[in-house]
Amino acid sequence: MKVLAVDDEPQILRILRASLAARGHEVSTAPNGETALDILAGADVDLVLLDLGLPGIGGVEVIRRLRSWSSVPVIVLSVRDAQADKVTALDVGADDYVTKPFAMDELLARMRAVLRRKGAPDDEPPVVRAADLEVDLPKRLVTKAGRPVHLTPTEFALLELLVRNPGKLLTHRWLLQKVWGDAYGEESHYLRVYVANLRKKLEEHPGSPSLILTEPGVGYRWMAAESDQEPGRAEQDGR
Amino acid sequence: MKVLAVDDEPQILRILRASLAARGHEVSTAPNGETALDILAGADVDLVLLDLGLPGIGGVEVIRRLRSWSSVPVIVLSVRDAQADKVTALDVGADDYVTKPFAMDELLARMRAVLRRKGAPDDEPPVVRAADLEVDLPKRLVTKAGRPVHLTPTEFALLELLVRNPGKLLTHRWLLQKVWGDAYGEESHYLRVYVANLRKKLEEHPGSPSLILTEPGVGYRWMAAESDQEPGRAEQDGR
DNA sequence: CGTGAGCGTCAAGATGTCGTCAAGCTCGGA
DNA sequence: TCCGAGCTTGACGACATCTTGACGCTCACG
Repeated sequence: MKVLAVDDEPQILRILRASLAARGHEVSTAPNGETALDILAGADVDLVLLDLGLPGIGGVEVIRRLRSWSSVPVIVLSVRDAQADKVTALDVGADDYVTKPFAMDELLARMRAVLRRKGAPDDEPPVVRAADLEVDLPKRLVTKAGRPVHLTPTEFALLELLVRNPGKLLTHRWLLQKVWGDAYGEESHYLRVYVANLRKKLEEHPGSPSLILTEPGVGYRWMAAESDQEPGRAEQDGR
Repeated sequence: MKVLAVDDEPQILRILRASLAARGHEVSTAPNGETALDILAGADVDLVLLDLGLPGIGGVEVIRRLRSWSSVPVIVLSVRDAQADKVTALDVGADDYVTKPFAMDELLARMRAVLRRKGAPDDEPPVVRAADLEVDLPKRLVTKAGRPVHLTPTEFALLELLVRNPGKLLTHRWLLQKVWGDAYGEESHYLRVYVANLRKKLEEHPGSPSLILTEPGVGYRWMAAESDQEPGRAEQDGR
């Protein structure tokens, strides 16, 4: 397990290096964002521990650039965890966060959790069904009650993100950056228009949506509400 | 079960040692903060009982330093009218408190409650279950009896803090600062409103809550009420 | 027995966000 | 050049959430 620890405080790096090496991990360190990105570009790294308050390019920017070519797990180490900081880091692609000062065993638990999540390759079914709707991702084909529904490229991109993350709350920023690009994190007006388009084409009653739910102030959520005719499935009871 | 008891009164230590050893615990003791930290750095300890009125570095400082590298449960022993110290200790990371003089079985009950969360240790389960309730942190999805429950952003932030710290007594100030930001440490009125909202949406009987417990004058506590198969336990009567 | 502090509850106003419609714009193909 | 599909942008009413205040209750204390 190769871990890259990024922090501008040498003491933190020392502690991390010692604790992780004692558990058999191979640890490399970087004192700032530039060095971190260099290392990530060159060497294999299985997990990144990243301080947010870095000199030079900040931790958020590091994640943003890193995510353009790599999906290596990133755990953020932040001093404060007021809502805003936390959400920003997760928005740009961090996998989890730990507040400093942190307990070593908590960090280790988060590391295991993040790696497990990444490791499990979710076999996403290529075709998603909900009520009388059918979304065939590979064919880029959507049918409602057997009839094909025409979607524009942008509409389909947005729908694809939603159905690939059923039940999960997707933030405005995340959706915008995935569909329109990293520079469009703030244009939440686009979302409103395109969500409205999708609902008009897909929902039974666009006025009171049951597929694309809005979570005010945060984002949207795809609810595969197919539990009506299948009462036996008590979903993934991972016990 | 290895317990470290820290107190400057030898008599208290004697009583603790005797009572805990009789229950099969392995007890070590320390008369002051420095010794306590030395022991904690060297040996495995499963739980700490810590007096606040210590000579040298005080109990609060011990917790603060300890929390920078360990999350071992800490139960504070405080004298009756040291309300302020008690709250400060919880703010910096203590798990619970017992006021001196205390009944031994109350202390033991608190120990069990605090340890219950360590009982299923390691990876924090990304999805928390309690009775017919299910909280999926990554998805930001809460379901009760299979039905999704809608929470506002603030409600969810508060719930997340609670379920991530089961059994732990969380102070008003700590919760306020985490959810609303550092400047909101005093606005405990917000907490009352939002705790009421959560109880109304999640509790079976919002009038007599069993998930979110009130600790008058101090804070709130999430009871990991997974004791379904143990109906005999009616403890939380701490009056 | 009276009093006050802390808690739970309700409701109403303020604030910001969302849904909707429609018009202007861009760009590729006929 | 013209046309049309799709994308952007603006305006406005509707709505959800947050905030704030008032009130009744319980409990500890004098």
